[in-house]
Amino acid sequence: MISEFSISPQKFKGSLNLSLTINSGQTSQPPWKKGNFYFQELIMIDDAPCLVKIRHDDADPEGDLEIIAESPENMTEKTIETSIREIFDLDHDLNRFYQFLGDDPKLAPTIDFCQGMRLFKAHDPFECIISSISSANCSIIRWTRSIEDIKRKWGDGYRFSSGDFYTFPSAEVLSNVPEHDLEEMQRAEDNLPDDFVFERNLQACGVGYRAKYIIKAASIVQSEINLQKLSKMKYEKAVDTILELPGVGPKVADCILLYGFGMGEAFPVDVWIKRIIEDLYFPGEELKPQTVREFGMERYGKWAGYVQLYLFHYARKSGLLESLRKK
DNA sequence: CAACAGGCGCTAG
DNA sequence: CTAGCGCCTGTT
Repeated sequence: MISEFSISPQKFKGSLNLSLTINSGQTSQPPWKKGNFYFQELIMIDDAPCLVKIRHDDADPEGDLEIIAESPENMTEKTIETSIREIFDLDHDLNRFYQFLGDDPKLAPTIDFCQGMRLFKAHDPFECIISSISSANCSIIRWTRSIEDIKRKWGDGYRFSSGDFYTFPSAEVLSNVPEHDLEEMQRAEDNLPDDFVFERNLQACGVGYRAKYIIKAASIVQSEINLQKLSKMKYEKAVDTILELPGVGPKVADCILLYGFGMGEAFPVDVWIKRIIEDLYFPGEELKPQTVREFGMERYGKWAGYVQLYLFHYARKSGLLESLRKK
């Protein structure tokens, strides 16, 4: 089944900068792959695989969001559109958010740098959990490659005319993966050539010491945490639940709840957000990360997650980030 | 080559 | 409770 349709910008509130949204380094998932003018990714819709190709002229606010979807199963445009609206947060009213930003002199300058940027939400919450754990103490490019490696090695592959795509493996599959070369060697048959390269283990994906956290977290998600229930919890309770996972501290927990479960009141605080908030609101002072988190949640309320996204991108593009390096 | 960035787990105080 | 170290990979 191939379906082709478009979503008019009148059908979502405010602007959209699709490439900025996809490439802004949010820990929900790696950026979608660009090919032939379309960003593409394989997503599961009602348990069926669907390759979604999406395209938008970011310079033209009147331009439609164009979509082509390919699936071995039959599915309606409506269900596909619902998934896309969710992933690119199209039902979020950016105009109202910009009013909110405009009312805070510290935040108003972010608007021009971030026009049309939206949350890039996870199509697979479990992938988001592992992405976020992998991102801790790690560069964007590094964790992105790790997640792509994991998908290629243990996900289900599907072949489309535009290439091969892989799902993210289930918690059950990932919890049974070898941690490092030695473990893979021990599990392997004896009759391997001397120069055999062991690479079907998690550390070979470049996740380093996080490999054991990832395997344990996968095991706990599989046996003890119901992700459906988690998405319906109040934020505070959801934080306590997700913090039980190894490799998940305050910052990673907030990323998971923001990008993976759409809890907009989460305010993930990394060293950069900490420095930015200190610089803007408490010049000369040093705050604890927890204090910054409370400040952000209190001051920004339901917009906190978006403010975090906008502040970071603004700081990066305006040169503020560079000036905050090494203080 | 060495020094350092990055968030979390762990231990010592 | 908090301060401070080590983890792994990549950059300077």
